[in-house]
Amino acid sequence: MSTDDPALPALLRLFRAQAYLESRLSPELGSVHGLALNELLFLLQIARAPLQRLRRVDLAQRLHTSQSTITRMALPLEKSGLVKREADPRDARVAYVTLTRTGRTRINEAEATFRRMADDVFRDRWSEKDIAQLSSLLGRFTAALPGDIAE
Amino acid sequence: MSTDDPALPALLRLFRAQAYLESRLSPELGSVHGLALNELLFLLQIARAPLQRLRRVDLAQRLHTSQSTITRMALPLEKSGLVKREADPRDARVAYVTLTRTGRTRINEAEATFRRMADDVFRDRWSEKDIAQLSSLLGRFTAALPGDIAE
DNA sequence: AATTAATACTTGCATCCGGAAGCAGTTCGG
DNA sequence: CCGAACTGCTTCCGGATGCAAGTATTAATT
Repeated sequence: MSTDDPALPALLRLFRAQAYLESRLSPELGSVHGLALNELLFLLQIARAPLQRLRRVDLAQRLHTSQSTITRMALPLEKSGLVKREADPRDARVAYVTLTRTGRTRINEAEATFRRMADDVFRDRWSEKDIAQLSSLLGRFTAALPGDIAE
Repeated sequence: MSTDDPALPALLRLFRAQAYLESRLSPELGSVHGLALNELLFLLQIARAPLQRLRRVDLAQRLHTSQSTITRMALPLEKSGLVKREADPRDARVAYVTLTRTGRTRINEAEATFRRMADDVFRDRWSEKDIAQLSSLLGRFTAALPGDIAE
C-alpha cells in the first residue's frame, strides 16, 4: 500500500487542530463573556440570519448538532435574557430563536473578543495569504450547506 | 474596523468543518469497528508511539483532553482486550497504555477503513495538491507539540 | 373529510467530559 | 535524612450531548 496518501493525514490534522484550538480558546472566551464556544456559535448563527431569527431545526442543521441540544442550549440563554422565543403565525409547531437587544449587544462584544483571539492564534508564522488560503480550503467542506457565517 | 480580517472566518470555518466531518464520519466508523472517533485517535496515538506504549499523561496531552478522560476511555478498551496496562519499573506512579495483539490488529483494520473514508471526503473537487496544502497549513497549529501522528 | 405520514419540538435515558479533590509515589530543599 | 512540593493517576460531581420515544401540529393520501 502507498503511505503517501494525503487524505488521512489531512483529516487527522484537522481534528487535532480543532482540539488544540478549542482547548486554547474556550477557557478565555468563557471567562470574558460567560459564553461557551458553542454558545458563541449558536448566537452568531442567529445574528447572521436574515431576520436575526432561526427555527430550532435550522439551527441544529447549521451547527451540526441534534435538535435536543438546541432545545437545551436555548434554555439558559433565554433565562439570561440573551435570546427569546418567538412563534410562527402560520405554523404553530415552530418556535423561532431570536436575539434580544441584550443578546445583540453581548454577541457583538463576544465577537470582537473572539476576533482578537483569532488574530492572536495566527499572529506568528502566518501571512494573510496563508490564512485566506486555509479559510478557503476549509470552506469547501460545507460550501453547499446553509450557515456559512464566515464574513 | 476592517471587516476583511481573515482570521475569524478561518477559525469559524475550521470549527464548522470539524463538526461537519465528525457528524459525517463518526456513525459509519462506529458501526464498522465498534470504535468511536475518539477511541480511534486514542489507539492511533499508541500505535504511532515509539514503543507502542504511552503514559496516560502524555496521551492526554497529545489528545488535548483531560487525564480523567484518558482513565475512563482506557477502561472499556482494556475490558474488550484492545489495550492493557503496563507498569514502569522505575516509577510506580505511571501506568502505561499499550496495545495488545488484538488491539494492533483492530487499529490496523480501523485505520484502513478510516483511510477509505478520508479518501471519500476529498473525492470530489479536491486535487492531491489541495489536500497536501490543507494538511500542511493545519499542521502548523500543533507543529511544536508532540503527537503529530499524520504520516 | 378522515386517516396516515411527515415535521417541529421536548423529554427521558445513557454516555461522555472537564475540573476539583483525593491518593500514592517521587523529587526537592533544608 | 525528613518534610514540603510536585507528579501521575483515579474518583466524584456537575454539566453537556445524542438517540429514541412522546406530544403537538401540519401536510398528504385516498
